[in-house]
This record gives sequence, C-alpha cells and structure tokens, in this order.
Amino acid sequence: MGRKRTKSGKIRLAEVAELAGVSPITASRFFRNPEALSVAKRTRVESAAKELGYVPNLAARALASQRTEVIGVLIPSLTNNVFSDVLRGIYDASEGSRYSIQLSNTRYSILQEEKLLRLFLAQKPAGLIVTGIDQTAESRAMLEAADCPIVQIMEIGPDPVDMMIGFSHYDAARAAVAHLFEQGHRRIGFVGARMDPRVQRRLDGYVSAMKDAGLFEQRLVVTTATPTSVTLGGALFTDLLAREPDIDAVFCANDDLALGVLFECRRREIAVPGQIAIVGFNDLEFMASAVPTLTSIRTNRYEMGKTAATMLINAIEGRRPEQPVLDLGFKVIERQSSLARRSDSRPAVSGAGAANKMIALPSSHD
Amino acid sequence: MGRKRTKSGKIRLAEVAELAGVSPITASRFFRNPEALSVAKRTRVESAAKELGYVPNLAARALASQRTEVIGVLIPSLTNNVFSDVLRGIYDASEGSRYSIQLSNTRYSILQEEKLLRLFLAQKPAGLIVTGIDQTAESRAMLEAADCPIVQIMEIGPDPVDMMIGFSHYDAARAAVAHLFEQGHRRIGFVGARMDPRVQRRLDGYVSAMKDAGLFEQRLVVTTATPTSVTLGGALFTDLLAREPDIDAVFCANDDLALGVLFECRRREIAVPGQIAIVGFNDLEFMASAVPTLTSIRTNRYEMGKTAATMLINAIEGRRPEQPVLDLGFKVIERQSSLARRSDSRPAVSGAGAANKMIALPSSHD
DNA sequence: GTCGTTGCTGGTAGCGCTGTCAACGTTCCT
DNA sequence: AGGAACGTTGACAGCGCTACCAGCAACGAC
Repeated sequence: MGRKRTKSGKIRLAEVAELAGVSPITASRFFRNPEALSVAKRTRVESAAKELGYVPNLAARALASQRTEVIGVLIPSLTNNVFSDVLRGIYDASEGSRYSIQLSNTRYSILQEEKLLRLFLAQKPAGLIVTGIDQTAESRAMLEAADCPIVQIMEIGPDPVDMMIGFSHYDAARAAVAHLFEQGHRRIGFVGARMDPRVQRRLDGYVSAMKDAGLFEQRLVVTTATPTSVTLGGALFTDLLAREPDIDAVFCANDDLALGVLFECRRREIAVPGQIAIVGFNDLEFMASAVPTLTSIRTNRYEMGKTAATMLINAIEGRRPEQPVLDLGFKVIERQSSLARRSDSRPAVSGAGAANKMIALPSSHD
Repeated sequence: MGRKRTKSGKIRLAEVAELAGVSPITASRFFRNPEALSVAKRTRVESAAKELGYVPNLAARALASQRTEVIGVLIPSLTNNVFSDVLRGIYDASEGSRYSIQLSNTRYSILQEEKLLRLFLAQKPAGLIVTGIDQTAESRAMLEAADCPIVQIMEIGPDPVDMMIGFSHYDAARAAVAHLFEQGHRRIGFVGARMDPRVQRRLDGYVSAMKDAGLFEQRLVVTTATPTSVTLGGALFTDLLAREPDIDAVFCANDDLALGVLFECRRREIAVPGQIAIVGFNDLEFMASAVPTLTSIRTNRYEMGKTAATMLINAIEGRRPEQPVLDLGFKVIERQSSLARRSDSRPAVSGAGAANKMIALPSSHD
C-alpha cells in the first residue's frame, strides 16, 4: 500500500492558520502570547490547532527566535541520592512549563564542568542550573557573560553569579558537632569520602567547632577521595578506630558512611550510642528506620531543586525574585544513635522514628 | 566603545567556509562526514573552524535536516537507585557521541508515558529508550510507527518493538526462591511494594516456584502499591508476621525492603538467618556491608543502560545489532542472610563480604 | 475635526543549515 | 582512445518559524 512519506502528515503553523482563517503570524502569536489576540481569533486558532493535532516545531522556533527553551543542568553525579532528589525537584518544576531540561554530569570535575558549560552556552539556553560555587575562573567568566538567568544550587556563598539556593554546609556541620557536645560526647571523629567542596566545608565546620571547644586533633579526621559507599563507611571507621580507639562519637559526612559505621559497630559489637554515637548527613529515608535509628542533618534537597527551577523559570520570563539568594537551612534530626552517653549498652527498643525530635536551625553564613 | 551586537560575534558555517576557502556546503560536510572531503580541504576546514571557535547551530541543523540528534529516554523514576544506575550507563555511552539525552519521568504511569511519547516523537528524535514492555496499545502503535530505532530496557519479552535489553524478572525470582529452598527454607514470604510490572513479574516467579513445590499460600504474600522504602519494608514485614508468624524466610522485591526487614528483625530480636532468612533484589551496594550480609539478586543495571545506548546509537548510524534482543541475566549473590537454618541464633561474626559466593544464572525466557 | 494613541493583524525577510542535483576532474576499463 | 564510474565540489532552494515593521480600525484629547 503506497503510503506517502515526504510531507503528507506534516501539520505546520500555516495549516493551522489557514483552517482558522488567520495569517500564520497571528497563529504563531497564539502559542506565544494568547492575550495579544482578540477572543474570536484566539478560539478559532485554538480549535484549529486542536483539530489538526498541531505540534510546534521547536527547531524552527529556536532558529527563528534565536533562543531555545532549554534549561541546562550541571550536576556532579547521577547516582548520588542527594542529586537525584534535587533533580526530581527540577523535573517536577519544569513539567507543565514550556521548558525542557538538558542534563549533564560533571563527575565532580570542574574541568569537565567548564567543558560542558561551554557546550551548553553555545546553544543559548533559556537558563542554567549549576552545582556549587567552586567553578573554574574560566567557567565563572562564562557564567557572568551568559545572557540568561543562572541559579547556583546546593550551597550558599557570598558572591552569587546570579541567583543562588542552598544552605551552609559549614554551619550544618557545626550544628551536628554542637548536638554531639550537648549529648556529652567529646572525642568526636570525622569520617568523609569523595571530599568534594561541600564535604570539605562540612569538614571545615567540624574542625572549627572542635577547635572552639579545644578538642580538635588531626588524627580524629579520616577522609578519602574515593567515592562514598556504605562499605567505605565501615572501612574508614575501622581506620579511625585503629588510630584512635578512644573516640566516643563519629560525625559522618553523609548517611551512607553513617550506615556503614553502624554496621561495622554491630560487627565489632560496639554499642551504639552506648559506646559510640553516630551522626550522619542528609537524612536519607533509611536513617529513621535503622536500629538504632540514626541521627542526621536534614537537608531540603527536593525543595532545593524545585525552587531553583521555579526561580529560574520566573527569571527567564522576567519575574526576577526579590531575593536572589535563598538559604533553605537544615535541621538536626535527633535520633537514638546520638543519645547521651550511658552505661547501659543496649539502646531502648522502640518503634522507628520514636526519637525524631527536631531542632530547627536556619543556617546563617559568616 | 561602540561594539556591534547583532551578528558581530556570530561564527556561522559561512565564516568558516570563507576562511577555509571552500563553499559552505563543503564545510558542512566536514562536520557530518569528514571522509567525504579531500585531505587538503579537510585540514583547511578543520583549522578554520578551530581558529574561529565555530560551534554548529543545532537548531538550524535540525530544521534543515528534518531530524534531531536527540535520544529520548523514558523512565518511571528518577530517585530509584535502579534507574539512576541505568541512567548513568546511558549518559556514559552517549558522552562523546553527537547525541544528547532528553530524559523524561513517567512516574510509573503508562498514561503519562503515552503523553510523553507523543511529545518526544513530535520532535523526531534520533532514537528512543523506553522502560519495560507494558506500554498502552496507543503507545505501542506510536512506537511501531516511529521511524527511529527504539530500545526497550529493563525486561525481556517475546515481542520487541525493535531492540530489547534486560533480563527475566520472573526467572530471577524463581532463582531466588530456589536458592532459599536449597538452604532448607520452606515457608517463604513475599514482600513487595510499588508493584510495577517488573515487581509483578517477580511476584509471579515467586508464586510459580512456590506452587511447583506445593508450598504456595496467598497469605504469604504482602504487597502494596505504595512507593518502596526501607521503612515500608519493616511495616510490610510486620504485617506478614502478624498474618503468618511461622515463616522462615522472606523474599523481598527489592533491597530497600530487605534492609527494612533486617532492621525490623533486629528490633524484634529475630535472628537472621537463624530464625528468618532474607533475600533481596538488585544487589545494591549496601547489601554486602549489612550485618549479617544480605543475599540478593544481582542485576546489571549500569551495563544495561550503557549497552542500550550503545546499541541505539549504532542502530541510528545504520549498524544494526546481529541480535536485537539481549538478555543480561542475573546472579544470585549468596550471603549470610540466607544461610541454611540452624539452631544457633547468632550469625557468625565475620568481615563483610565473607560469604559472597556467587552462582551465575543466565536467565532463560519461557 | 485633526492628531495621536492603543489594540490587533498581516507582509516581508530572514534565522543557519542541509537535501538534492548537477558539474567537474580523475581513474579505470574495454 | 572513448566512455563509464567514481570521488569531490558547489549552486540553489527551502526547512518552519518568528522579529520587525507597517497598516488599519477604534477611541480619546485638544
């Protein structure tokens, strides 16, 4: 059966316009700025488009208008839970809007980021979401020169390129240590992996809090550049114990590490929190379910992504936020794993989440 | 200083061609099919492009050539670890190629999938990656009519739209149950959440294996449509125990649920595997690190994504695979949590991963 | 009554690139 | 030597849309 192939099925704007009895340009306006049309033509074009099943050709639109409706997103990792939550927020916010997301993975390399940035900017994106505040000088220059709105996410810093949404990792780490102090812990180890800039700032916060209390020692800190994992948490904790058997708490730079430390404690029959308290970071879902339940720092990752994309879209459309830098803060979620030291080595058996007392701590940057 | 703005900085193909002393169309060919040029012109165009920092305008290219270099990817979830691994594979394979990834999230809704599919196809993607084999009839028709290569991932089935890469969830579940049988377990419960088609097929596999052994009872199955989580694993297990206190093993439809079951056992002081054995699904990283280490079914998620994207790109460029359906199989990773029943309720304390004996089981579809 | 002003509509002219076809020079075959 | 076949190059037209500007009617201000 001879089916035509070339341009049989093509519904162009011209077809819609013809059916509606208007000029192509009027039909075009309908899709970009319906209010500019009289009600009569608006409804005519609308029903014509619907009847023909018209779908605009984005390539033609981009070529003619010299801009795209693409939001570029640069994140360091696709598998890290933290970023997948942020991403989900971004996608959710973009859904229903005219903008589509173009995602790229920098793999924690600012050089790779620079390369991708160059690529993105060449396509004239409508907006850009980049992770963190540690771009190369070159990247920074490109971002400043870009003629589209830009949101930096995950962190808060003094010198935004444009907009910024995140929280202070430094303050969050200090709050975690302060919480452990409150619970009577003194010899607090730090376990960190990957050591990207955000983890580094958590370490800085830990160090400063410990120094403030006169308790800092370099040997309490165990870090590696290796990507994080639960298993790695156990291994780093093992190193820490070998170096410093006398610790009474561990602050982990993320929850996977904390879970690994918990398992390692169980393997070694170390009571948690009786002998060693544990605090994680991010408050992933499983933290409330572990035995004992694990204290963590809750961060608003989904909200961060969603708000970032919403701010960005608003800015693209000319509605700039009154407040270009948004601190989403964090919360110390106190659970069993960091309870005050006690001789009884068995934590009370109770339902998961029973000890979910929260302390809100809006982060303030120094 | 009066800088021109309109088209001063614009480097077009015409500029490159002029500098290289060739016609625009020859320059164009250089970027699409360099071998078609003589070596002399090739080098001339190459250095001209480099000197001017030329970046092709993808919108113009798409408009003129009536096709895009976009690979559309439809997955049900962004946060599920399983899909983030697959995605990473897809992005890794696409990197360095001319193709860019356009990702959309169906949220486990085949209606949403249909809608997104329509959207994608309207933009004439170079290729498409879709999750699973349970599209709506309408989606299926659109896929069949699409004039681009398509890869279905995550599952293997009898009737591929085009290409297909995955494994048999049914067989994998049967293997999990067979393993528990081997270890002497008989009253094996099933815990499942979300109940998407793949989880449903795992349940089917479980049911058939249990029926084959004459051990199936409906009350051994606890499922919910709720999204999965560690906490939910504990809750579903609690339900299961209430209904059927006499079970000696639990097969969990994924690893998060398995971890939740493990924690719940610890909370209730049920020995694992002494009183209850646990088997998960996917073999996420933490399974090898838990105490006791948790048995799971290893699936090749990253490889699946990477291979899918590679196959797709090859097919786009005319190199169709000799074998359009690829079964990546699975492995039962035997660990402590499913060891044979014993009276000693305390599992042997040993390093993580000590019991990582593997059994390779290439899945075969029926 | 004349002149802006506003609201809506349409014509023209590309956006930057590639498909198609034709033309050229070169090589190989008979 | 003549012609076919191939490899290489260029001219032309147009992909589908929108920016820009002009035009027209309706309205109010002086």
